[in-house]
Amino acid sequence: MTNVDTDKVLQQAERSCVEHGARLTSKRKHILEVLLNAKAPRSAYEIAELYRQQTDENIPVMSVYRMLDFLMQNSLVHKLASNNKFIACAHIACSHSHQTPQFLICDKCHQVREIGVDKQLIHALEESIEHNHFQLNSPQLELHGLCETCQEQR
Amino acid sequence: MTNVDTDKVLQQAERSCVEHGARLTSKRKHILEVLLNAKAPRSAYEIAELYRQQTDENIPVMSVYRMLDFLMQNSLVHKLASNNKFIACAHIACSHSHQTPQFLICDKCHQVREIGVDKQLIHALEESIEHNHFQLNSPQLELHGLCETCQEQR
DNA sequence: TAAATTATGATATATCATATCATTTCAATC
DNA sequence: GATTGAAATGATATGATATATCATAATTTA
Repeated sequence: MTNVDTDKVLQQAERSCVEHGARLTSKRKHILEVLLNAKAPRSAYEIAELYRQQTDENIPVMSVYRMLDFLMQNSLVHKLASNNKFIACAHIACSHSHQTPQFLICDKCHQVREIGVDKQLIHALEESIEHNHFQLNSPQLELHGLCETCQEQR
Repeated sequence: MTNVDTDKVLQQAERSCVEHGARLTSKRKHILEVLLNAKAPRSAYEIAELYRQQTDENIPVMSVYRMLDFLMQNSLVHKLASNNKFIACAHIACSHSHQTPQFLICDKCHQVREIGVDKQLIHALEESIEHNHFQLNSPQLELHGLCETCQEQR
């Protein structure tokens, strides 16, 4: 799981964009790269700053937001609603099709794990919700707590 | 479910605060009242404005944030992380102890239903998460979609 | 009533996000 | 390869959400 080769992920992202007729420009790619290198979710402003550091090139925050929108539309990046930060999809290089992401967010070290919750479980959740006559958009779950490492440090 | 008597809820809130040695001041109570009267979640700034309209008295947004913090600590108000808005707890007047809230948020009319998801389901979700060696804080779920009314209007 | 605690006010500023119009880049067609 | 239309990016302004900090007022407790 750890230390996935960034280049491979970027190549796969490129392939996936070509397939869908989307243009992964070099700036968009750099934004994705920044997020792949980051150890925790980043805000748009943080991303702009990291971009500057890593490329010696200035980038307007406006552009960052637009590029993040593009990356999200292409399932390469997710936004965490609960802290207004962005994270690279953990499954870019996986072969299987992307399902709705579920996130475990550590409130101490801020690292995030993107997990696959049991499909049956999600399905049951959806059923329970349809009982309330509610039509679900996408059941992205964001769950806050403590990761393994931070639990041990107590 | 609809048209719960606001006064009764406020009385129950008062009782609950007394029990816990918390001071439900008149301003805090008014803030809660504003949210009880609102038909959808409101931002702190909206709450300040509604407060002005309903009491003919000015209130600094800073104070609103603090009062919301108080109300949240006492489980009288919840914050929706996915849209940065606040909502009165739907179960203030219920006898049963408060469990982790789950929200169905309509992306069209913005109304919110606070539901009780099946306990077993939540439990299963928690188990699945512990498999990932993650220690959950509180599994508040925010699910976006379309409510019954808005589905029909399509 | 004095002192301590808690609540609220006032001001400034940080942080997150969108609207809008201008400019540049890219890609298709001639 | 120049022309042109579409897409991407830049620049500027501003709105929306949130926190830090110090001052003042209200309430509780001794």
